Amino acid sequence: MEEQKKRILLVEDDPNFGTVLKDYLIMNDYEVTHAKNGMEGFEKFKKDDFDLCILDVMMPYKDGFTLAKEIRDKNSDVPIVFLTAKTMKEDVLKGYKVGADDYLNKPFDSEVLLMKIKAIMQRKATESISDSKQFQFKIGKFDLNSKLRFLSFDGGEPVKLSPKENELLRLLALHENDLMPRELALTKIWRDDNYFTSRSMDVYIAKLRKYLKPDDKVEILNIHGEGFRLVVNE
Amino acid sequence: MEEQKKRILLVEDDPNFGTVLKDYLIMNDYEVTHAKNGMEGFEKFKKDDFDLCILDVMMPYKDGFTLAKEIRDKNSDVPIVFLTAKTMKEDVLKGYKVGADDYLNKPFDSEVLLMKIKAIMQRKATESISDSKQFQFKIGKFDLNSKLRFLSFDGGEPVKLSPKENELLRLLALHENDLMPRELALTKIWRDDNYFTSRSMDVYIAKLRKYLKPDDKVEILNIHGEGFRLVVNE
DNA sequence: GCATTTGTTAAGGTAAGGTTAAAAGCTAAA
DNA sequence: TTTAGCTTTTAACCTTACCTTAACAAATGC
Repeated sequence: MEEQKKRILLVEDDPNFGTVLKDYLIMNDYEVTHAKNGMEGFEKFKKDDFDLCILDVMMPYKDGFTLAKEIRDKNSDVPIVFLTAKTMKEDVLKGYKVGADDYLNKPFDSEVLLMKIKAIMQRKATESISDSKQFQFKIGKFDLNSKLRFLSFDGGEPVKLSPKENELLRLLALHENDLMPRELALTKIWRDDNYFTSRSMDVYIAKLRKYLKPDDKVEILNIHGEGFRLVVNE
Repeated sequence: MEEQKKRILLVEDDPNFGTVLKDYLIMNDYEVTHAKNGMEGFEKFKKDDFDLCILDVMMPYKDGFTLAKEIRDKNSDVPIVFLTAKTMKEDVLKGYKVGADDYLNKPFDSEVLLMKIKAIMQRKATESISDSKQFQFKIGKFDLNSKLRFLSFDGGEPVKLSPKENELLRLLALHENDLMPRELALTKIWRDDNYFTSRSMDVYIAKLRKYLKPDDKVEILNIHGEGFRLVVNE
């Protein structure tokens, strides 16, 4: 069952330990981004969405706590796990104050780390149900419910959308009347940008056009070499 | 505004340590019930509502894990923290499997325990408002009493549901007409998310569909790759 | 005009879900 | 300890949903 892999941001300055840990996590089916210091960690955090952050406390320039605070500032939800030196009780307390979800004393057992990660992810899965993201769109006479993945015309029977159809239409709707760059959809939805994914996307555009046919005021226009534009006339 | 004190169930067989810990927690404004063994722990658990359970793993008659399982059986929500002997990695892993929220290696620092308790309470505070303590549901012409695990149609003879059937239907009912994510059911009910538990869940969906057949306005729809939706038409 | 990008349809492969039945686990009573 | 009666998991087989790829036509831009 191909579920979306969970993404972990690992910030650890020790290159040996960091690499090993990264590989271990990858082996266990996580998608890992490894930053070598606090600065880099924050940069990478801003660029992507992560399901979990693992931060080393002791790092040059910017320590784990400072980084954690910055992260909390941007996104108060993402779980944070600290790696602290053994016996540094102060670190543990400080960590919890910054809003850590858990911590691990170095050296730690890798299996225990895995279990913690799992437990934390499970917790978050529970909370984030009512995640009030944007999933309700009005597109001309259409209503898109991108959470339940259906599209209804003029209050009629809803049509079911596939995950890709849904995501793509949602992205277009978010940019209504504006350019939705090809690249954006490819990186956000397909998570890869090559000839084939690009063609695949074109196939989906064709499908969406078919769905949207009932309302002739709604159309998806192509901007050659740039992307697409969802237009609602009048 | 006088806030309600949080109630902790402490199950610890060592009388000295147990008493000291109890007093320490009371000093920090918790209401503590102290049980001296697993048996007594379960009895006290059944009698009261607790906000948190602290269980010693090593106990005569009934160890912490067994107790945890029984507790989970009755109430899948209450947070559980294990006290394990240092270096007993096996214990830690086992604990997480039973659905522990955290663990502490003995001897531990009392301040760290306090922080953990606080962190856990905070977490739970957010989620438990929504779904905890709801046991009575009307689903079309059906009545579900998830405390007694009864499902009755149109006021008729109730059918007895198994624990898993009951939990699953309850989760679906909590999200009536909305998406109930696969992941949610797997982590909340099965406490594990893998191919087999997922298939097991599908089997239960089939069972529930059979139970719900008498009312053709009630149905369980699948949202491919996301989860299920309990729909009540009209 | 020619290379490139896009439009569109259909085929094929893969994974998820529906369902039933058998196997494995449990628990409590004999 | 065995047995009976449940609950739960695993297995098997089949259907449906999804996504990619291929193929060819049409449009675009230099």
